[in-house]
Amino acid sequence: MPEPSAPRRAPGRPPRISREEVIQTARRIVDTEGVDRLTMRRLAAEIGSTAMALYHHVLNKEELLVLLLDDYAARNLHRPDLPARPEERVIAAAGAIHEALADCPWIVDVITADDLMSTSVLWFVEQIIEGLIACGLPPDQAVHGYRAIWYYTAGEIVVRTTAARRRQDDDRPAYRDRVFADIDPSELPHLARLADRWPSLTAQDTYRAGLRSLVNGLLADRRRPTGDTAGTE
Amino acid sequence: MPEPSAPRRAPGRPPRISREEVIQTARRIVDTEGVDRLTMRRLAAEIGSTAMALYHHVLNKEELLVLLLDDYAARNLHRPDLPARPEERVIAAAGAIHEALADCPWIVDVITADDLMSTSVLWFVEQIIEGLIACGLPPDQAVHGYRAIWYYTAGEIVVRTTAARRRQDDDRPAYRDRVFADIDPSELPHLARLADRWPSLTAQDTYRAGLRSLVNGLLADRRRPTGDTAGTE
DNA sequence: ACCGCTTTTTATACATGTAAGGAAAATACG
DNA sequence: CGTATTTTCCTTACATGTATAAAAAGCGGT
Repeated sequence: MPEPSAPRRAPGRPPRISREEVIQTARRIVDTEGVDRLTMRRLAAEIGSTAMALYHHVLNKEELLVLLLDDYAARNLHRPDLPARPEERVIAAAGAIHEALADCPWIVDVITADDLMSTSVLWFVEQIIEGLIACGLPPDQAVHGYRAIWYYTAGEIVVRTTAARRRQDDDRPAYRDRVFADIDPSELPHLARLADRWPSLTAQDTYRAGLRSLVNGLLADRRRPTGDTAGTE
Repeated sequence: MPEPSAPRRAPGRPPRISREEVIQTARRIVDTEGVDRLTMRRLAAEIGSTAMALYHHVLNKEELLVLLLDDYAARNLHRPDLPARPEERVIAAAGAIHEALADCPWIVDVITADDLMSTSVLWFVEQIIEGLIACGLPPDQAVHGYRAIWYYTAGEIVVRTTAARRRQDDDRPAYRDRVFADIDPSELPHLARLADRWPSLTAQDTYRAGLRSLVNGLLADRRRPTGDTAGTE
């Protein structure tokens, strides 16, 4: 982390590879061959170094993936035109995040990581919170609302893409089907009745609709105080 | 189909270990030493076998974890008394699932797996869908509503527990803090204003409140038809 | 008893992330 | 110049999940 602005060079052996080179090479591998092919040794070979040398530029593979996601977000997360109505701004911002991330299934391992607080996402978070406040939520509730939206969004992506991945490299019938076959209609009547339509129903993309419902529900709390945790902390 | 009356032994070498033994031994290891200590070799040693022998009783480690979760759910997921009001039944059922799973942080890797359609959870799914239908949602929307609830629930658990795990074995300051430090108040005014309260706000447990909002929002769609959302397509 | 057939168990091997320790290449100071 | 210091890089080693193939243990039929 030495300042490049400083005229005097840093002590120590000069680096042959840079963090940026690591990230960009990793990006190329992921883009062209998929995230499965991204191994530390492979990446090092591509750069012309060794696996362990990478660890002086990224903390570990997980951080590398986070950095890749940051990079991806910075390039692919375009700010949408913001609608006039504040609740629509919330929908637009959250929808934009979801859209960008859903196109990028390999991030699932990363998404669970932190709050996904990369710099490029912050603008969207700001818009969501701004919209909720503009709708009349107090700032605290707006933050909680943002988190609810994020839980919903991350959950949708994680569940959907891991289910898809599972379906892909697992040829035997889905766990679900085995379970559904054994349903006792007298105990679980609705599930029994819906069983055959379940695959097609759950295959539909209902993210937007659910998001709208969630935002509506969050805004309905406008008048009521927070309830249990209204206190000071 | 061979005659069910004759308990004729199956052909082939008789098994020395059973799937049930594998699961129960794995459970003991997880309970006493944590999920990190659960390795295939360790498990095999505990049983008095070899790692590869386990693979004739479970498909792989991931399936073993799913089975463990099933087992856990079957023992710890107690059916709550159902309130009279249908929307409260939805809350109660979803809340019960969340409560059981949140107490069991190691499932995070599993939760992303399938739809979490183990037999013992089905009753709760039934109650959620029943409640939504009783509130006036058509069955299709009830299923979509259930899925939204599940996304929200799974997302909450995944995000929260991985963040916690991260904080635990990573001593350096959270990613979040570094990012928040660089916020430009003129660009992201709300975030800048909320920055110092962010940790305490996001540390609060708002699952129930968010769940209520989500359910309210889902029910608000009662009147509207399935809803091609305006202008999306 | 021997032979195929089936299923379970074992032995061996490999890819992967990464810990540990030492070698290399630069500067700083004498 | 030489020595210490600092940073980067390389070699080696280990734990883990699991692929592969061989061995073992039971069966019925001959």
